Amino acid sequence: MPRRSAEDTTARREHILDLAMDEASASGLEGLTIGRLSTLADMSKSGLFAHFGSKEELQVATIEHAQQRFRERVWDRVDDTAPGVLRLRAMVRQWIDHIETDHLRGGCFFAAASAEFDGRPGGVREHIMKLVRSWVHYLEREVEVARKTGQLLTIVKPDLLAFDLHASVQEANLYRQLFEREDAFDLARLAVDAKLVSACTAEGRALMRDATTLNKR
Amino acid sequence: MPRRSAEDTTARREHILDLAMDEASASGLEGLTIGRLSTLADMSKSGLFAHFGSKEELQVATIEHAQQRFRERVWDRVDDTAPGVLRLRAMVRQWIDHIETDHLRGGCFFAAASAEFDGRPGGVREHIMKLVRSWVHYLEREVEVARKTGQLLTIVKPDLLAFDLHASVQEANLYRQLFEREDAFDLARLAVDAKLVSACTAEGRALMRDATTLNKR
DNA sequence: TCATATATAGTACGAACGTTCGTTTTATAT
DNA sequence: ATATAAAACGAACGTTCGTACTATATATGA
Repeated sequence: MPRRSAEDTTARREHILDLAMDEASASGLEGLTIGRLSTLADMSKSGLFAHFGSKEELQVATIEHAQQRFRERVWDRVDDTAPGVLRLRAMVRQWIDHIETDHLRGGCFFAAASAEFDGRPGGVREHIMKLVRSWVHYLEREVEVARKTGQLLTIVKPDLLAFDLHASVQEANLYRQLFEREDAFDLARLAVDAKLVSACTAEGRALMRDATTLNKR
Repeated sequence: MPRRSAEDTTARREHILDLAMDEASASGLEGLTIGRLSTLADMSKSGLFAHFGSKEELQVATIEHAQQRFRERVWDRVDDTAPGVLRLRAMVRQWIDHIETDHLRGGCFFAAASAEFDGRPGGVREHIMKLVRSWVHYLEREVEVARKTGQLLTIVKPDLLAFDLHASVQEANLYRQLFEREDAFDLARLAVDAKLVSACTAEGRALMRDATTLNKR
């Protein structure tokens, strides 16, 4: 019915994409339906459709919305943490906190999207792949930094540690979602800290200890 | 048109479920379609449909087929390995080998199914959850056995090590599928061995070393 | 050999899908 | 006050989905 001002319009779009993220995390980006989404947004199917032009563009917009959310809540919040093992731990902690407090019905959006599209060629898959890979690369680079500055043991392989850290968070999401384990993310925090500590030099360990006692009080 | 003998009928059903497993690993159990599956099986939609009676029963049958496959190729092959750390490693190795050689388009069937249904209540989800959880429990119990027989350090927490091992295999599947990393499973084997070795007592380490040199020649 | 059970095919149906179209409403600029 | 452009709507399109019926051919048991 009414036309909306520019602020209202983008707000509406954001609201739609919030709903789309939640819906897609639970039912998948393919299971996401324009009719259902329009019901949730309390508007007509055609009205919602006009915002995106096609289902694939809706999917891409949803992914980019999730990416922006991830950037704000994780990526941007570790910049002020000192590079090295402390930033590495901050990255994983922020990431876990983000998933835990986001309360999407399907858990981590990218975990769901990755698993859904990892066997389907196409633009959507490529989009997701690049996002997830860039995050893993960031983890690897930070491991390298920590190693070169003597915080991690030289025998530590950056790709292997990044693999382990990423795996821990993914697994926590599974434990939470599939097994309904309330302590899933606490388990992951334990697992991550154990991995970091056992990869640390004495210097790195001292850094982590100081940061922990500092945060505790 | 023609009716088939009892042997042919079950063979046909197996064939359908083979196709369904591959299809569902890539497109999901919900994305699995009776019409498409009937085309792949070279038969009519109604003919295939009659085998199962409903889509949900087709999904359950597909899951049970995958479970049986997993039992044959993984579960049943570790019985003759000595309980403890050796069996634990055999479990993970067989599991990795199974995924690697199964060549489903979507990779590990249960990884795909878990992620797909971990946010959707219902019978299918419950079915998958029980299967995956029983496998994780088996891993945990075997860690306990290894610990009680002095092969693993007493500080090792069974649920945490099982968490890590399961996570490694899931992550390898993601690396293979999403990143198309050919070395994904080699990476996982490295990660798993590192975890086991660092959890082992001297006795456990000796056992693993003997088993490895024995297998190498 | 005949009756029966069953595996398959054929056809049809209602619902939901993504998408298109023309129309109505309304905020903003002139 | 009026024209323009944007946003949303309702209705309909063709397609595909799962499912329900019916018919038919044949392997199997009596």
